[in-house]
Amino acid sequence: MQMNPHVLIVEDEEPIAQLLKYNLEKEGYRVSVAGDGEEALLLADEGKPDLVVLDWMLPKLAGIEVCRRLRSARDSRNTPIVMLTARGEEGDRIRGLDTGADDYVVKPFQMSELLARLRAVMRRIRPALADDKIAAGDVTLDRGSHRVKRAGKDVHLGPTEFRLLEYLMQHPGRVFSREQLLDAVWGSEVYVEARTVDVHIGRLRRALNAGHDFDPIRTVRSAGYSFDVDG
Amino acid sequence: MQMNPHVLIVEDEEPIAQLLKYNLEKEGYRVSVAGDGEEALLLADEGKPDLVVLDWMLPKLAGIEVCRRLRSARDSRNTPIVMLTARGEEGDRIRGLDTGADDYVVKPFQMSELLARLRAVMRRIRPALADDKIAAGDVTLDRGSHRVKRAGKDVHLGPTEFRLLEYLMQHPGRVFSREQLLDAVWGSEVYVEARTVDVHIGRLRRALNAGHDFDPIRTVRSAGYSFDVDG
DNA sequence: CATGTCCGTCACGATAGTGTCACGCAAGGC
DNA sequence: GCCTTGCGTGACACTATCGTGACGGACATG
Repeated sequence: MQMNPHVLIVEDEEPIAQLLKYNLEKEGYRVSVAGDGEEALLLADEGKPDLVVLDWMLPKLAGIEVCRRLRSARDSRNTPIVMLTARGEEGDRIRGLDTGADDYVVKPFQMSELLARLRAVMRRIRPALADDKIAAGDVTLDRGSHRVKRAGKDVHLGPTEFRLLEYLMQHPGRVFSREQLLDAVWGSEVYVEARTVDVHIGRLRRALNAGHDFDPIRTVRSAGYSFDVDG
Repeated sequence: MQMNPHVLIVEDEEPIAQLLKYNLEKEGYRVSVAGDGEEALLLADEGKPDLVVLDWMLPKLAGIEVCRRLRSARDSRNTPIVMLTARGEEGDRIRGLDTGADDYVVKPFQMSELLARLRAVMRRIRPALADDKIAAGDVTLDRGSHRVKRAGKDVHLGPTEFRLLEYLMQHPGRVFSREQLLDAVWGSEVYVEARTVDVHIGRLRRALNAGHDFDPIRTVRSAGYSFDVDG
């Protein structure tokens, strides 16, 4: 189940936007186009793009602003951003990278260079997209079919447990605090008790470890939880 | 996030300042508070904060001015700045980002959002502080996975022992007094007996040296302790 | 409406971790 | 050698943190 990556183009100059759209579609991407910053945020929110190509000079909402909002906590997917800047805007470029852009291309650009850059960013930031699945140890999580398996057998998880496991498995071994998990899984705008994380971890464990004796979820006292592939 | 980053809050409204202080400390930051711009520059100079939270509306010295001076040559550390602005001050916001602020949060804000933003800025600007491993001799300490190994084998440490070792390993060979260690590991706001450090050093030694004959922790009589990589 | 699923919160018990003390040994100074 | 001071550590009471069963509410489904 390999869906073509979805690219959002944010560019106010119509000819350039169309050129990009044409070439990217030929390359196999699904493409949306936004003409200004507000539209960009709207489309990003509902389209869940896998990658954003962002022009730096925009009407209504500056590129940096779009970049920052895309990067805000609601975007737990950490969508990679490639910005387009005009020659000589060194300061903007650096600020862009600081704000969370992943790469930039200087206008005017060779289409082939842009495509190469996009491929590179995709590979670097979301290797997971190449295959829709994450696997660690004997646990497999499939984003496409929304399924989790342990040792080949289906495991039923609630939506929150699924996202929790997904987030933990994205960085195996890494310990996340309850606050980090709340931010990433629940979102920064809702307030829930930190201990709620514990309860969901418990439910996740019960579902995941039924019939197994190794628990891949590690508790680190007064620090948080992590997903470990073993020992 | 454990070798607690130091945050300087510049905010003239006392209740907000206290709220911030409380939450940031709970999050594990060390916190200083400045009530106006002049105090801010003073504290920034002597406290060497890792991050500054800067209110835009200040008595005596406007936020933008503080921002500019923090950014001037004296601050070679390029300390990241997050500014707090009131809703609708778009112009200020942009000028702030131009002046060198790294991000902003609009008042009123959700605490969780601010915390997330601070974490993001820290990650972006100083990955070394938030992440990575320290190694010295045959001991490795990994902040990300919260693990300590001696000669490749896992060593289990309590939270305090972990932070203690982390602090010592950051400056191998350097001797820290009990007071310094209390300040850095326990925090300046709690009062505990200086001898408590001894007990934790003992526990740390027992865990770290099990099955080894070289003790990397050196006692310097009437001075303190240090982590030494070799005899 | 009845039923089922999932969620967030609470309360309780278990246990790992913490701070302090006291005792005895070790390290110097003289 | 003797005395003073500093350090190591077992013991212990206390606390913080974690796991989990229970419960009521939200929401969807039939």
